[in-house]
Amino acid sequence: MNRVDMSDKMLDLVARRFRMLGEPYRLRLLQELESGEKTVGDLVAAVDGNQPNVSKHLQILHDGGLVSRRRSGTSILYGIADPMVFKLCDLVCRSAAKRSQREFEELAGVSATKGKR
Amino acid sequence: MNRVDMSDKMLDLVARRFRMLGEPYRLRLLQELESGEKTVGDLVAAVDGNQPNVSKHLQILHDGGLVSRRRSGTSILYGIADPMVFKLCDLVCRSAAKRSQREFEELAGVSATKGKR
DNA sequence: TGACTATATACTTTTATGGTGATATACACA
DNA sequence: TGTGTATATCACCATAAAAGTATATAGTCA
Repeated sequence: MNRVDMSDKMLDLVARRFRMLGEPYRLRLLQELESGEKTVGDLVAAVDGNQPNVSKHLQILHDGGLVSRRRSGTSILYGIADPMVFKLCDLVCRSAAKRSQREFEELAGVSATKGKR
Repeated sequence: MNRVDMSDKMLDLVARRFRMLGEPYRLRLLQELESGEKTVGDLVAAVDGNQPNVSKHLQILHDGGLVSRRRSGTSILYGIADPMVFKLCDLVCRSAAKRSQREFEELAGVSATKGKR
């Protein structure tokens, strides 16, 4: 199967998943969950947000299959359902760091190509 | 350095990069570039879009450091600057596929838990 | 230098997304 | 069954992002 033939539907799906991660608030929630399951209340306190907003973002993450949800007593525990997200973040972080370094070196003026622009 | 301490600025940066990939049109362009450098015109033809829109998306990808740009004769050649994107896409595709399978199995009714909901 | 071609930008309209306050639901427990 | 608490949803507004049209720029080549 050729990647060029990846259907529009598939592209949409992949794009949707990326967009799910393209929101600092949601990354923050995932980060909080990395250390273990937490209730909505815990998360509201941790990220200093309001409850409806946290619930909404959790809902989005849950729809996307990134977090799990289960009841425990009177509250709901959310957890990481797909640890892949952290691998993704690591990749992105590394690549971003590499890029920053490259830019820095250019600014600092690698002697041989100084003034090339 | 603890990941929980990842600064808001860093989260923003990472989120921005994910958002950059959260657009089917841009994924499509990257896909086209995977097989080698292409001019804007080539890409316009390939994705059946209009030129300003393609240029705009290429600009975004270039700003984000995902594609390279160089002049060749009268046109501009774009290429993949950071092959990491394909690794990311593969990860996402795999995870999405895994999830679909899980959902399918649930629908098909794993006998032991049939009718649990 | 002047005309032509390829690409970029500006501007406008439309659509998607996020935040917030009010309210509904769902469950535990008396 | 009634009450209280935790979470989800609704409805609205504000903002951001994408598409599309018209126009500008920049570079090539005669």
